[in-house]
Amino acid sequence: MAKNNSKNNSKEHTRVRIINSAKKLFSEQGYQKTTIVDISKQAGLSEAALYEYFQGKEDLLLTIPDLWVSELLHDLDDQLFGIQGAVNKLRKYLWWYLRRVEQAPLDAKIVYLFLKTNANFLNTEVYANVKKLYAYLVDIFEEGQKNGEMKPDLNPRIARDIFVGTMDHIITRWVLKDMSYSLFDNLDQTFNLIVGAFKTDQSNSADYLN
Amino acid sequence: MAKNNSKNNSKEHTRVRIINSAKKLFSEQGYQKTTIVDISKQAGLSEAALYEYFQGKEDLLLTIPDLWVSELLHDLDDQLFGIQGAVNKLRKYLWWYLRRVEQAPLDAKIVYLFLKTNANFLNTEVYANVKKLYAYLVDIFEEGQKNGEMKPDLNPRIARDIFVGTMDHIITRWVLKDMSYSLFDNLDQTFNLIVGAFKTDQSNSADYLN
DNA sequence: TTTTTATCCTAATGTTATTAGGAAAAACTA
DNA sequence: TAGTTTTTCCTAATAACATTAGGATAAAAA
Repeated sequence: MAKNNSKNNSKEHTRVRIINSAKKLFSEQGYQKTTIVDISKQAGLSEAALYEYFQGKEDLLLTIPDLWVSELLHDLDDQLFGIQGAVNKLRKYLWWYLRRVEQAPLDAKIVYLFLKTNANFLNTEVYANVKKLYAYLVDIFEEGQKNGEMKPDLNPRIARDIFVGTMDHIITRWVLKDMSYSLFDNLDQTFNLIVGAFKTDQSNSADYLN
Repeated sequence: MAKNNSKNNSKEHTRVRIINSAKKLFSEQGYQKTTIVDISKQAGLSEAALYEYFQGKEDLLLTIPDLWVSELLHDLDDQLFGIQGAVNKLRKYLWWYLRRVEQAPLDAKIVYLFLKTNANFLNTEVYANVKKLYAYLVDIFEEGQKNGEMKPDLNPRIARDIFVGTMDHIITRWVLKDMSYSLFDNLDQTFNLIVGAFKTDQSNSADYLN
């Protein structure tokens, strides 16, 4: 049993080493310009050995976001637990997500630049999980409508599109510009502007008092 | 002279044929899965002949958005000419752009899925032109502030981010879902919601009367 | 110790982008 | 028009990679 464990650990360890090498190189040089030789050298292996761990280059590309996004999804529940009110939840959602992006910039770069272009993207686990991540927002907007924070005639899916669209736009630019500034610049203004559009006039004018 | 013209025309004609073949194949199969052999066959040429017209596969990829976006940029002036007021201009901008996307779905797909992932994207002419396209919006918001349509404390760059982010999000999803529905579904609601966040309270409540 | 299994390697193989070198055809010159 | 240059195109390399074959080494199991 102990031996079995250490075997699995070493196998797992090599796998992680390969993933980290790929992550680094993909995000530095792009998917196309990174070769299997590059990755295996970086990981201290021969190319052929790498194929014991992954089916190929594409499999390797898809594995990276898969791990990251599923971990995000798992964390999200925790993060929103106990927060009261739709606006507070939205705020937490945005700050949480951007912080996760800042903490894992390589993963984020791969997700935002290389994933969507992959022909299989729509059929991946990642895509399903990203959808779940965004579906949370629809729930939050609906909750806001029930408790009177959000306009009763707000279409939750449209609200989600605006929220996600803006968020993704900010992240994509950041990633393209090589993460050379803070993601949180002007975030308060942006958040207030967007959410202002969703809130009832009551809560909007109350907000003016701050 | 006449001969010279016909020569240029035939050269230009072949070039266009190659571009259209590449456009079709890239958007059908993706950039990576499309080979130079595919493209040259489709265009009725040998691979080697293609290299007389383009430096390579990447050059071909970048040429497609380059043509499309620079044509867009040229058209935009015309389209906004004579339209009075920031809100009306914004509306025209959005409807115009989405229509252009619908009319040139192959170009749009290439721009939205394959362009950003290219390592050289930031140094291309396309990127400069896309920036100009978006810079128009900043001007429109500033105009709206001057004439009182838009909130005086609105940050025009943030407004642009929200507008562009939402627009790009809608287009990206449409392109990923293989253009299987109309881009204009719910567009009115989306537009009103966004622009509602930017307008002064005065013009907001006036809007309610419609 | 022998056998099995996991991990890795060197050396193919096959696909694809790109180039070399030159033929065919068109355009130009005298 | 006959010769010359230029344009356009082709077949046949070359080179860069991804992926696979076949087997060596070493660890684990018997």
